Amino acid sequence: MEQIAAINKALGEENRLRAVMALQGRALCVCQITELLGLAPSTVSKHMAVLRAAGLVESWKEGRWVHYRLAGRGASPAVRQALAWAAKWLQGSPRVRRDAARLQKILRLDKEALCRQQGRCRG
Amino acid sequence: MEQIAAINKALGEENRLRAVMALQGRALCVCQITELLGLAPSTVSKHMAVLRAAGLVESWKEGRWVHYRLAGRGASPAVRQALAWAAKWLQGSPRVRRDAARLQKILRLDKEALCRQQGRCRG
DNA sequence: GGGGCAATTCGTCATGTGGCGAAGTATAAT
DNA sequence: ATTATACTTCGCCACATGACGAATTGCCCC
Repeated sequence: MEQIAAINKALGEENRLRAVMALQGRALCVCQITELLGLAPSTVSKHMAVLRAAGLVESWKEGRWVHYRLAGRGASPAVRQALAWAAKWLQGSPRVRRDAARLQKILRLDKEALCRQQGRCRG
Repeated sequence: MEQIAAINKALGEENRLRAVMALQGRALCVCQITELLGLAPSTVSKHMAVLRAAGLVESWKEGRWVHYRLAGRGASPAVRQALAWAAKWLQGSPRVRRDAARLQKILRLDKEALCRQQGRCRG
């Protein structure tokens, strides 16, 4: 029961829903999600931690970057079904479509450029 | 998107999940849900308002009592699927099973007796 | 119309949550 | 080793939320 509540709670916040939708079919690192959502990196980090605690995403480290992807084979059926439900009903949402378009542009940048663009680097 | 978030937010609280499970297959009035959850009537009222705002339940007045039931034919497919998902994965939960047993006893009482039992009436 | 009662709304409190920036951690590059 | 960088953790603030009791609303029954 707490697990079911946790899944719903995690999916009950718009920025987290946007992140989940951005992760459909690909993995992203935090800086890319940060750029997409337009939030501070620390905020995005917390959001991703909530999603991971609920079992909705998994993460792994690759050099300096942490990548996130939607939970896969290892995930509980409840989680997979919840993700499928969200994807199904958010597919057409204007916000999600705009995000998808913007994500395409973000994916074309390399990560160094992204960092600079975010104004978080001094040089 | 806000609607999807609202549905998840509404289902992201344990007492509301318990209420939703209690409404499987039957309608209940507020005093019955109050008795089941062991919360103050005002608290239950607010919870039910959240569920109704998300479109998960509907309510109607019958004399002095307000009855709630799960959203039916009129509800959006997203809502119906969310309810089905919750029911599916909460079915086996110990808490829900205990609630179901207690609900059987509550349903055997008439509403006047319920009220008295809640200690909210002076006699 | 007045009294009683179910439910809601209001007022209040404690706690939770989303947001940020600063400090900390871990890894790569020089 | 030192510096730079990608992310997380910490500390803080504003606001949302769950809980209660008191006051209010809407019905029913005298």
